[in-house]
Amino acid sequence: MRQKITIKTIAKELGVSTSTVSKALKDSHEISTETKEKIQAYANYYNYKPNNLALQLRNQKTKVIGVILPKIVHHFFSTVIMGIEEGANKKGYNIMVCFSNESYKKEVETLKVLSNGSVDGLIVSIANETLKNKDFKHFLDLVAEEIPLVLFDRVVDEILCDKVVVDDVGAGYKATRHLLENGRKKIALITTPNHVNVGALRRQGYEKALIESYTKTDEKLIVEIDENQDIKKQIEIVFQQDIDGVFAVNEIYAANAMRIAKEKGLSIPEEISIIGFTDGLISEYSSPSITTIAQHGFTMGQQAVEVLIERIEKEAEAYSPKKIVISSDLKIRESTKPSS
Amino acid sequence: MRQKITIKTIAKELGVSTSTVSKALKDSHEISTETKEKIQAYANYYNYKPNNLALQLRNQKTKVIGVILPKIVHHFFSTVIMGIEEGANKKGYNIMVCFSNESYKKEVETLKVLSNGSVDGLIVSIANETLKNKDFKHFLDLVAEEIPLVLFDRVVDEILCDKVVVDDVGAGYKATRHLLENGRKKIALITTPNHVNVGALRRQGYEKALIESYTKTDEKLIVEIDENQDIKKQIEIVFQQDIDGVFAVNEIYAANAMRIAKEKGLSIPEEISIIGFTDGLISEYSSPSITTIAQHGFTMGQQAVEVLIERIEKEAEAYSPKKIVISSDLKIRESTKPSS
DNA sequence: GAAAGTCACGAAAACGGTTTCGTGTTGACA
DNA sequence: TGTCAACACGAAACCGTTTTCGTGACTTTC
Repeated sequence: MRQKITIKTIAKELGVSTSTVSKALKDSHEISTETKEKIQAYANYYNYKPNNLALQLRNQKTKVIGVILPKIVHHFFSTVIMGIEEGANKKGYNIMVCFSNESYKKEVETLKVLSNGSVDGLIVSIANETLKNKDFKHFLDLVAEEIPLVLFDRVVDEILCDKVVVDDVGAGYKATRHLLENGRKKIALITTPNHVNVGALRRQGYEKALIESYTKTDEKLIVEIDENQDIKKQIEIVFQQDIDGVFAVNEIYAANAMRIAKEKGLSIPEEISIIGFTDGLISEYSSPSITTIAQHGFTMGQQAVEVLIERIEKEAEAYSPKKIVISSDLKIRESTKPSS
Repeated sequence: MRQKITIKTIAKELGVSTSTVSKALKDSHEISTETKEKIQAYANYYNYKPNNLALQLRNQKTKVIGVILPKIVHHFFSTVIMGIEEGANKKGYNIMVCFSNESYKKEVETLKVLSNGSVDGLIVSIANETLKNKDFKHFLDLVAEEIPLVLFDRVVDEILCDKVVVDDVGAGYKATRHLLENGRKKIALITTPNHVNVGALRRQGYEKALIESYTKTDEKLIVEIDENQDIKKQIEIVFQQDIDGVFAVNEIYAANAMRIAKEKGLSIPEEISIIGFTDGLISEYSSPSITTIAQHGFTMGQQAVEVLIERIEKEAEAYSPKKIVISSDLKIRESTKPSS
């Protein structure tokens, strides 16, 4: 990079002190109009830009928000990022995005790097592996250091900080109710292993809806997907049962279920209804299009960044972590409809 | 944030100088074992972490790479980010991601903010609006300041810097050839307005393939999508022609075309073949699944970050911008097959 | 026993800004 | 003519770290 122009060089070149230059560039009344004009003209001509690092060091704040996501090639997380970015930008912040790739180790490392003063606060969705390990020391350390932290979607109670989540139980309930109301009797649940708490919560909603309708929950109708294995093969197993409804906790699972149903010659939604989660492009463009629970990722991102910045800017004060619950919506499309 | 522990506080507390502390923490031979142990124990106990900002200021480098994308809820850009992040991480860099949202104004602003010393270099894909305006001053300024810059996918010749692109002409050619070889005669092209150069290039490939097969290109078979209007409606127009093949320059257009074809009762791929671009989830999960040109976004991201870091780390030297062309692959799925 | 060499540490500058607190020169006023 | 305020600017500290260059005390060497 070429020799950058600094306040010092301007000062030397114009035979004034750095304080004068600094003040002149801020249009301070302390400096005579004449001097100000001279300095400003010079700075302008040479395209002077104040060095951000110096300012950050002096002000002890970076105006940067760190974001750590488990993955990104996923409609939900993409939209959350958009929401975070928009909200941050509006308040003059930038975002620094990192990925844990669902790995505990990478999460720990990334957290360490970012908490060295590079960011004013963090927004995180916890990695799968971490949820499985139940090892949250790195987060607890962060909280102890009083670095502003907001968790979203994948959160745990052990960590005392602000949280933004969807009403997963309610959403699971809503989805299952919808299928029941369409007259479905044998509804399969395609979910994550139980340590992924969003999966567990949606399952609770599913079970609640079934119990309410006096239907027994049947373990044989539930598949917990191991993402390291072939997803489709795992789902195929549940299709050996005589099911007429599928509730999948994300759109990939839903799309796979739909493909299997088609291969089996089941007509959708006449013989089998399918409902997914995450209102992404797959659900929208598949045929038939898939009914889903819209998670409103954009809103989640906005909310998360809003509470984070609030925490950053009016620190101190009595701290009582907030939990914001975003309501989810049922978006009815072609893959479900009354069977009667 | 709580009072952070610094080298200064350690020095004061232990009655030594800051230089001693700094050296002790780096295990310098200049410091006696006794003192080192004392200092290290103290630092460890209080969980001392060096302040990144101070280091960045001192070293005049941030180990951060700025990334500006037009949008993110798009499979291709998501995968590029992944590639960039992975490559950056491997070399000890972090990435700071921003979005222009296809807006010229936001692109200019973001570029300004990031070039104030917050990043060591930039990876950018140009916003639509900028391409339309043909106003690249903000990029030229960057180049003049000798801030390392790599453009990818949406690039322009005017800006002298490293570039990473797919062989768009070749890809368009490949896609069209594939349709022709399947015996298709009237192939529609669904593309972007011509100022989006990737669209224009893919069109060239399309035209080249047609000419080679002695087929006249017919303007009536080409639709340039205005993304501010209803996409599906615009595509429907071309279906008034008696087409038997569709080449769409991205997967959204392809998915829309497929939906229209189905609505018209055309069987795919028997009566009409469809081929898309970007090997995303839509193409994979739609039914029939869509044949596409895989752009290898991950590889593009990796390559981009690799040349950028090279540029950053061995600066000076004679500078001759590179252009890296990533070859694209045809991924044949259910939406195309021989019609004969 | 003086010169030279280690050892263990500190002072100070540097990175690029901002900001507080002088301070020398005016001019006005009593 | 002495006092004081206003004006226009500079010196220096500060943010947190690294690094060069001393330097005093002690040991070794001839």
